[in-house]
Amino acid sequence: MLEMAQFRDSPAAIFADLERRGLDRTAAETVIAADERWRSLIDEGNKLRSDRNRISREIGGAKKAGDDTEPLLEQMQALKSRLPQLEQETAAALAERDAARMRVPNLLDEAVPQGDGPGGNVELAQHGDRSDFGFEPKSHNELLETLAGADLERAAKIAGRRFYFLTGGLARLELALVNYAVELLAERGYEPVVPPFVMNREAYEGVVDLGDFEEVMYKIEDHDLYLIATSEHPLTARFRDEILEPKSLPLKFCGLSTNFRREVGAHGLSDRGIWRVHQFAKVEQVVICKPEDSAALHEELLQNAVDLLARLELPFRVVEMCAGDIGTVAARKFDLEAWMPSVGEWKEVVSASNCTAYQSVRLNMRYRTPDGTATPHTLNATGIATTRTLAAILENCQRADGSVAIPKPLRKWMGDAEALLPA
RNA sequence: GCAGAGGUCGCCUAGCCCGGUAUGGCGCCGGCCUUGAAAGCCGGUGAGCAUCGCUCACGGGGGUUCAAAUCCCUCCCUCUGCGCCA
Repeated sequence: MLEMAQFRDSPAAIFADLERRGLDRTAAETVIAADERWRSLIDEGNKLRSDRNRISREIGGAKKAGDDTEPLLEQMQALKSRLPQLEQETAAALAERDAARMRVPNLLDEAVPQGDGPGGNVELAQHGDRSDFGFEPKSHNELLETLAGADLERAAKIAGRRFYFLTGGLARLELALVNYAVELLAERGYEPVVPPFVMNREAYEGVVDLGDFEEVMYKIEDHDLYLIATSEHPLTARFRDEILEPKSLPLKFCGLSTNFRREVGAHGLSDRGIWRVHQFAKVEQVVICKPEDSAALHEELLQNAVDLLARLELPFRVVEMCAGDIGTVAARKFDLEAWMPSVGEWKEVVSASNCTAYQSVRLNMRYRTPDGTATPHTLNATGIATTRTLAAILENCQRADGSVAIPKPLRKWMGDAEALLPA
């Protein structure tokens, strides 16, 4: 959510940004109109309440002095008949303003490339080597079967499609990936945190696009609770309504959770296996910092993610999201896309976002400055998302005999095994 | 889950019984003093609208009242004890 000062002082910048995104400006216009209405109503209400308080004090004084209070009580009646109506209108104007404000996206960083969809994204770098297998590479889904690494049918029987049992070596490999990511990030100063896996609606509205409630999050029946879609959400919302001490910044966390996603409307051949699932473990990087530090820390988050994939020797590329594909919350976003040989495509495994003040404003999170308070920036990036990284390992590390080489940094958590063997 | 006690400004705290301008301390910021610092003294230190100033804010919501931190109802959270439990 943008600051009201931005709507009041520089609406042109907001309109220009919406233009870049190819979005219409009605929500922003509603914010500005409702805000003006709210301000004049609040002013009127304040004057009315001021009179009320004054007369109330006079009544107190008159009673003490033993004077007649009847004329004052009559004045009060006249005043009070107008207040409820006015207060209702004021609340309605504020509600309209802020509902519209929630729908206005973050302002884009100047560096964000133009573009109206995924085609406009810009490749910045490639890492690793795409193997020349010398045989027809299997899909990760086929490999899960030959390695007996997952049981999708029975998972569907008890929970539904897009759920899975990870079994044997794959289960251990998931834990290895989690340990590997936590170890690297902890060494680099990111405090590991296991958050609540559910959040209430009010807290959740601070960190996501409102459409996500219908498209992404599972709601717990009969409770005001939603399963988290990523640990970014509780980690960022954690300091909601708080004033942070500047010397504690930047806060650097490494979130550790299972994530739950409804994936409404998702479909497609390439989504088979464990690529797109309702539940997966993820080690997430989260940073809360001063605005002047966020660009550099965004680079740091990206570098951490690059190192994590590079040390696994996976082939991947770095892509910058364009204006038409970046989404509501981020001001700038990079994705890492792993090469998937079975389909011959780059596919998203990591996303690193600088959300600038957008989440902090919604969360009412500030930090202390010499003059008062200021709004911090929030950033997040994947460390390792287990299922997609597992899929990328399976496909890229497969060998002619059907075995899959275990990336060296993971072996110490796999009993020093060198490969996963066919069942 | 049951019972009791609590929730007041960044932190701590008075006020609540008995309704009438939110008390004091700590921390922080500024000033005075000082070679510099500490101590001491003075002032500032929640939010909104507004070019004096006004309004709102005592966990959230509602009610009673001319007037609510204070009285009533309700919900949330914390602590203590009991119960249940990996």
